[in-house]
Amino acid sequence: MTDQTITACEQTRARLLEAAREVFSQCGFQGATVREICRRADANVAAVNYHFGSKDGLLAEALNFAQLKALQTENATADKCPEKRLRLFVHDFMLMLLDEKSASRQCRMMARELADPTPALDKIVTEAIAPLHEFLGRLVREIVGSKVSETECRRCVISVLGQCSFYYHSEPVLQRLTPELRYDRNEIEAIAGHIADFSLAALLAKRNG
Amino acid sequence: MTDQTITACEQTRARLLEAAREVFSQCGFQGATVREICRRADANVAAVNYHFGSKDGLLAEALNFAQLKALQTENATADKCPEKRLRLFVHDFMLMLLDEKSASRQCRMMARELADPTPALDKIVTEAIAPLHEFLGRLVREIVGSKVSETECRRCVISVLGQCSFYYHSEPVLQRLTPELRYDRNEIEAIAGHIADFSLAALLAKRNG
Amino acid sequence: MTDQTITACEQTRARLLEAAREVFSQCGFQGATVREICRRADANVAAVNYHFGSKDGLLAEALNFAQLKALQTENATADKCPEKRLRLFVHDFMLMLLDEKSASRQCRMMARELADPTPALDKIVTEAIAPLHEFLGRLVREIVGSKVSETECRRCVISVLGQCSFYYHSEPVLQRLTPELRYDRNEIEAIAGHIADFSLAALLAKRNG
Amino acid sequence: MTDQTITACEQTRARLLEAAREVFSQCGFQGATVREICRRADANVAAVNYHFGSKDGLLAEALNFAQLKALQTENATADKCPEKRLRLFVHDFMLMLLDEKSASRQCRMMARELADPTPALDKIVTEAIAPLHEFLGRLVREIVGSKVSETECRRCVISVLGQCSFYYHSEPVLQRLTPELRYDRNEIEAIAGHIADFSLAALLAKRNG
DNA sequence: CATGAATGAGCCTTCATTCAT
DNA sequence: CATGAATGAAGGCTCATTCAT
Repeated sequence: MTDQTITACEQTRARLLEAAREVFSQCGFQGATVREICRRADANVAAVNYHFGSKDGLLAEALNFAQLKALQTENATADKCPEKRLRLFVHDFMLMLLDEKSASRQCRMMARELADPTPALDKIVTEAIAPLHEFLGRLVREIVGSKVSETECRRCVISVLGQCSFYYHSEPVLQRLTPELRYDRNEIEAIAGHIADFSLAALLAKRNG
Repeated sequence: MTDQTITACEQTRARLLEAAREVFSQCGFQGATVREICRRADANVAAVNYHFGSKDGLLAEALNFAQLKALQTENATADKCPEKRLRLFVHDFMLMLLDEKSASRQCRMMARELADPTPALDKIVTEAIAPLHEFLGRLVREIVGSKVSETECRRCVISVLGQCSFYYHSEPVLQRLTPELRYDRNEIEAIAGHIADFSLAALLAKRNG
Repeated sequence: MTDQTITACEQTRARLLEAAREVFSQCGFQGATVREICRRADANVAAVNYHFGSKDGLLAEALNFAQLKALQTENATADKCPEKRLRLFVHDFMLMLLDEKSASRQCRMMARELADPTPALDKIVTEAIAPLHEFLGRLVREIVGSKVSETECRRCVISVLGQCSFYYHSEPVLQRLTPELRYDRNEIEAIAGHIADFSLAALLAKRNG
Repeated sequence: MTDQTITACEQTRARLLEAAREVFSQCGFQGATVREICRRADANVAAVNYHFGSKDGLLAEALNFAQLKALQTENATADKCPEKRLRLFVHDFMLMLLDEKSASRQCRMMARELADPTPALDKIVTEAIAPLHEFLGRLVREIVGSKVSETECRRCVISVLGQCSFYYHSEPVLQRLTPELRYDRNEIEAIAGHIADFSLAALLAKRNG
C-alpha cells in the first residue's frame, strides 16, 4: 500500500513534469497556466504546488537536459573529423529542436524561455547552455585552428547556434512567410544540411584566412 | 490654444508610445501591463484605451518600422557592390537592434514578440519582416549568383538574420555567459563585422561552389 | 452670431434628445451609454453633461409624453361610443408602441424603463402613467357602467394595458417564439383588433354580469 | 469528511444561487454585479467564476423552472373542466410571481430579464416560455373550441400572460399609483380572480362568437 | 497524503464624469 | 460657450496560491 501510494504519487509527479514540458514549450512560462498543466496531467489544481512548491519550482524540475548532453557526448566520442562532427551536431540539434516526433520536447523549453527570462534562466545557462557553448567552442576550435582568437571563436559558436535557434523560435513568423513550410524529417535534415554547409564554409575560410 | 491642446494630446500619445515600447520590449506583450505602461507615461489607466482602443491597438501603433525601412532604402540606393552592401546592412541592423542609444528601441519589440505571437504578428510580418526578407533575398541573390536555388537563397537570408537576432533576443543568456559583455558601439561593430565576414565567406563559397 | 450660436446650441440639444430617445428605447437606461448617444447626435462626449447635467438629467428631459397626451385628447373628444373609443385607443396606443415608423419612439422609453426603475420613474408615473390610467379608467367606467367597483375598474384598466405592453416589452421573446413575426402596420392593427375584441368582450360581460 | 466537504461546497453554491436570484431579480442582469452577489453570499469575488464559469453561467443555473413546470403538470392532470383549470393556472401563476413568501422568487427573474435580452434568453425561452405558451395554447383551445384560428389562439394566450406579468414587472409603477397596494395572499387571489374572470369572459365570447 | 474549494491580487476594459483650454 | 482629453471607480474575469479536510 505504501509502495502503491508512492508509486501513484511518483506517477503524478511524472505526468505533471511531462505535461509541464508540453505546455511550457507551447506557451512559454508566462503563457502557461498551472490549471492547464494539471488538466493535461489529470491531476488536481493544487498538485503543482504540492509537488513542486510553485510554478517556478515546476519549471526548474521540468528542465531536463539529458538529451542535449547525450547529443554532445555521442558527438564528442564519434570517430570522425571535426567537420563531420559539426555537421552531425547541427543535424541532431535541429532534430531535437524541430521534430515534433522527437521524444524530447523537453529541451525546446530552453529556447522558448530565453526570450522571457525567469528565475530558472540561471539554471538553464549553468547546466545546459554554458556547457553547450563550451562544447561547440572546442569543436569550432578544432576546425578553425589556433590562429583565430578566442573571442572570434565564441562568435562563431553564436553564429552556428543563432542559425539553428532562429528556425525554432521564429517558427510562427517563418510559417507566415512560407505557409507551405512543414518541419517534417526531410525538411529538417535539409535545413540542417544548409546550416552545416553555410557554417563550415565560413569556418574553413577563417582557418585559411 | 488649439495648438497647445493638440500638442498636449500628442505629447500624451507620444509618452504612451514610448513607454509601451519600453515595457513591451522588456516584458513582451503578455508580460506587459497597461497599468505599468500608463504609470511610466504618467497617464491614467484609461488613457491607453482612450487613445488606442486597446492594448492590441497600442502595440499596433507602437510598432514603427520607419527606421527599418529607411535602413533598407539607404542600403538599396548605396553605390556599392553587393558584398559591401550586405556588410553595411548587418552593421546598420545590429546598431538598430543593440545600441541602447539608438533612437529606435522601436524595432526591438519586433524580435521580442516573435516568440509570443499576438494578433499584431500578422501586421509585423506583412509590414516589416516579409519586406525585409525580400530585400535581403535580392541582396543575397546578387552575391551568390543565379546557380543557387530560391529555397537555398531563402535559407541564406535566414542564416544572416538568425545570427543577428540571436544577439538581441538571447542577450540575457549571453550576458550570463560573458558577464563583461557590454553592447557599446565598438562591441556592436565588432559583432557586425564578424557576422558579415562569416556570412560573406559562406555566400561566396556558395557562388563558387 | 449670438443668434447663430444659440441656434447651434439648441440644435445640439435637440439632436441629443432625439438620439437619447432612440438609444434609451433600444437599450434601456442602464444599457444606454452617453458616448453612443453623443455619437448618434454627432456631439461631443461632454455634451450630455454640459446640456443636461447628467445622464439622469438627459433621461428626464428626453421623456416626452406629447403624443401619448395627444392620443388621449383626441380620443376623449372623438364623437364615438365608448366601445369604439376603446378600440380606437388600443389601435393608436399599439401603433405608438410598436410601429417603427412612428414618429414617437419617444414614449416607448416609458415602457422600457418600467422594468428598471430610475430616478425618472416618478416623473413618468406622475406625468404620463397616472393620467393614462385615469383616462382609461373613465373610459372603462363608461363601458362597464356603475355597478362595477372602482377597484375592479382599475384592474380592468390594467388588463387592457397589460395586454398592450406585453407585445412591446416581450418583443424579443415573442420573436423567438414565432420567428416570422414582424410588427408591420397590418400585424399591429390585427393585434390591436384582437386586444380590443378580447377586452370589450370581457368588459361587456362585466357590465351585463 | 467527504460528505462535509460536499455539503460545504454545495452550501456555497446554494448561497450564491440564492443571492443571484435576489440581485438579478432586483437589478436585472446588467445591473447586477458579481461582487454584490458574492458579498451577499458571503463568498469570494472569484467564487462565481469558480462555480459557474461566468456571470452568464450563474444566471443560467439560477433560473429554475421547476415550480413553473410543476404548476403546469399539476394543472394538466387536474380532473377539472378547462375553464376551472384556466382559473387554477392563473391563481397558481400569480402566487408564484407575486407572493414574497413563495419559495421561488426564482421564476420572477424570468420576467425581469425579458426586457434586457441576454445570452440566457434563449435558454429561458426554450425551456420555460415556449412550453408555457404551448401549455396555455392547449388550454385555451379547449375553451374556445376549434372555430378559432391558431393565430388568434396564440393572441389569447398572450392576452392572459400579458395581464399576469404586468402585475409583476410593473410593480414599481403600480405601487406608485396606489401606494396602499400590498401583494398579500388575499390581494393576489383577488387579482387572479379578476384576470381569470376577464379572460374567461373574453374566451367564451370567442367560442360563442 | 492529496484534494477540491476558496482566495485576493491583478488583468483589460468600460463608463459617466470633470477639467483645462 | 463648447470641446477633446483625461480621470478614477468599477466592471467581469483569470490566475497562482492556500487551506480545511
